[in-house]
This record gives sequence, structure tokens and C-alpha cells, in this order.
Amino acid sequence: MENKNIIDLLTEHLHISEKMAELIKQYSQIRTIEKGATILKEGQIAKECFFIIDGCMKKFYLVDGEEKITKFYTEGEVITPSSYTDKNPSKYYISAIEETVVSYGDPNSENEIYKAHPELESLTRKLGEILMAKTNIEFDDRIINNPEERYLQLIENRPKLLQRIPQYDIANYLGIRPESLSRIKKRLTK
Amino acid sequence: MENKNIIDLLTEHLHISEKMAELIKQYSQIRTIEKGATILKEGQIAKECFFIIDGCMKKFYLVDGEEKITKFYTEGEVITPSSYTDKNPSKYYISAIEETVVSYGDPNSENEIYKAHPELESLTRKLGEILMAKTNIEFDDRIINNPEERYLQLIENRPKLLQRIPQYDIANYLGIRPESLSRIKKRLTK
DNA sequence: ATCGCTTCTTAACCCAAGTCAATAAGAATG
DNA sequence: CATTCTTATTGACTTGGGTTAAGAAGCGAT
Repeated sequence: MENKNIIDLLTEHLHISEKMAELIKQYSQIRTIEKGATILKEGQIAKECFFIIDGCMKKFYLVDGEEKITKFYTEGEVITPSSYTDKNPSKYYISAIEETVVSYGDPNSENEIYKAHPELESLTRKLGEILMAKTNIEFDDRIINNPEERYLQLIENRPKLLQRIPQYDIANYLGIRPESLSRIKKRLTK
Repeated sequence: MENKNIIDLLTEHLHISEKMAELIKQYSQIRTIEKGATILKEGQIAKECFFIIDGCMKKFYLVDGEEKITKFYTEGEVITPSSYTDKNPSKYYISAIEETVVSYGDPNSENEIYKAHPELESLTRKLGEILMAKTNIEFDDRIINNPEERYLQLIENRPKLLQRIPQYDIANYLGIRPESLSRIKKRLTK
């Protein structure tokens, strides 16, 4: 399970010097979240932010007892809950779809690291901008395309996701019921 | 048309000291955008950001010749096109629904002002956070609620918008056709 | 293997939105 | 005030997703 590592994942997004790599390795705190575990609930204020090393998590709202999934997080993605930043109660949940290995940070350790090594700040800021741009594209996609189009894009852009995540979670993410996803797949085979 | 002013609009969001108010008044550049004018097109890189003093603008994508409106901006709202920040070609358009009075800024004047008065930076950062939180709520709303529910919320939260914006733009924003909005209204009168 | 549990598919029926077309109501122009 | 253009509504019909319920397939545990 621990064959993947932070540095490789980060270098997919941006260049990282030897020194930086050493720093990151030195400071990173790792832990494993078991399958199905919920790390943030509605009403709570997140005390940690996460970087996914291996596994998969989902962000969802609970409306009339129904999950509404708005995002999947996989290897190399960062989870910074809005409540971690603004200290207001969270409106959504975050839980693990698979057993997930994460590197995590809290405000205290963040401050400590940045004080000791201010050169890390520009790196995280850059990463933040890159991921923010990706998030915006995903949101726009949701508005512009219908479920069938979005399913086809998922096949294109994140084929691995379809293998590892149950159909009902995929359907939920697409904004439809599992039955409808079945019908879409049937339609597409023709 | 020029009876509204920046300071009053800003104080609706956050507290502004006398000194700050003077600074803002002194530096603000104002201009009027005529009804129907497009200030940002797909492929362009925005050279300015805007603060709406009076009027209304819309942000939309053009997909197969069809507009897809994702946001209305009205008095007191800030428009910071993503291309203004990241210098990548814009994927969307921004145009005026009504004749609109704006205060505007560009990177040069921004830098100049912040150099002269660094105390303004924390104010704009705070405003940015507040508006980002609002934007996220609007996006979530779009995912969680259906068109009828979103129309009812519009009546609740932005009643003035319905009076001043044509039905077909409202329908577009709700993600449906004008005919469907007509039917929703008819359904609701019962 | 078998039992139970979860996940996925299929079918029948309903309903909301899309489409197309016609009409009505307003606004702007001459 | 008549004409034209734009905007809003209505009706008939199609389409795609929701709902309910039933079965099929996959998988783990004993």
C-alpha cells in the first residue's frame, strides 16, 4: 500500500528541487483512513487539511437523508475543507471510499514549518492556484454538460475512477440515479 | 444614475474606517458600460477587474452557439475574471445586461496603490474571502436543488433580480428554457 | 457450496424539461 | 397609431431521468 510517495505525486503538478523534496519528506505526517470512515461531518470545523497519497475520498452534502456527491479526491489531490480556512461549521461531509493513505497538516504544524522554511510557502501557493483552476473547470463542466456527456468525459479524463468507485457513487456524482446510469451505458453500447 | 457610491456598498460587507474610505474614493476609477456591451470574450485575457456600483452584468459560456449563464453580478459585487489572475485565455464571456457603472482596476494601478497604502491589502483580501464563500454557496445550490427550488430561492434571496432581468436570462441561469420557467410559474400559482 | 449482503441491471410507469409551433403581450421605431 | 421586434405564454408531443419493484451478478463468510 505504501509504494506511492508524496514527491512523485507533487512533481506531476510542479517542479520540486532536491532540497524541497528533503524538507517535505522530513516534515510529512502520514496516516491511514479506513474505508468508509468520515473525516468531516456537517456542523463540524475541520482541524486538518489533507494530501492524498493512495486511495480515494468523496465530498458530499446530505439533503433529506440523500447524499449529493460534488467531488472525488484521488492520489495527488489536496483537501482543504472550507471550514479549515474560515472556521465556520462545515455544510458538507468528507469520507473515504477506499482505505486511504494521506499526509495531513494542521494550523500549528503549518505555521511551524513556514516559520522554519518560508521558501515552502510559494510552493504551496502555486499548488493551490493549480488545483483551484482544476476545481473551477470541474464545476463549469457540471453546469455546461448533461449527465451522459459528463459520463463520457469521466471515461476520457479519469478512466481509473470508474474501475474503483461503485456505480451508485458515480451516478450520484453525475447527479442521477444508478438506474439512469445503467440506461446511459446501455444506450451508449449501441 | 450616479446616486449610489462605493463606500456604502462596501460597508454592507465589512467595516471601513474614515481613512480607508477617503483612500478608496481618491483612487477609484469609474466608468459606464453600455447595455449589451461585452467586456470579456472567450479566448481573451482580462486586463481589468471590476466592482459594480450600479447595474447588472452576466457571466456565460458559449456552447454550440448557446449561452450558458453561470452568474449574475449586481451592485456591490466584484468581478475578478480568472484570466485576470492566471493570464490564460478566458473560457467565458462577461457582458452588461443593463447600463452598468463600475469601478475598475488593472495590475499596474493595483500595484501602485498597494505600494503607497499597504493597509488596503488586508481589506481586499477579506473582501475576497467573503465573496469566495458566497460564490461557493451559489455553486453548491446549483448542484443540490432542482430548477423549481432554485427559482423559489431566487425569489427569496434576490427578488430585485427578477424585476430587472429578462425571463429568458433567468431561465438560462436556472439551467432551463424560458418555456419551462413559464410552466414553473404557472404551477406555483396554484 | 451455500447463504446473505451489496451492487448492478431491467422493466413499467410517471413527471418535468426539451422541442416545435402558434399566439399574445410589450417595447421601440417610424 | 401602426408596424416591427422582442419577450412571454400556451399547447401538443418527445425525451430522459425518477420511482418502484423484481431479478441477476458479484463477493465474503461460514
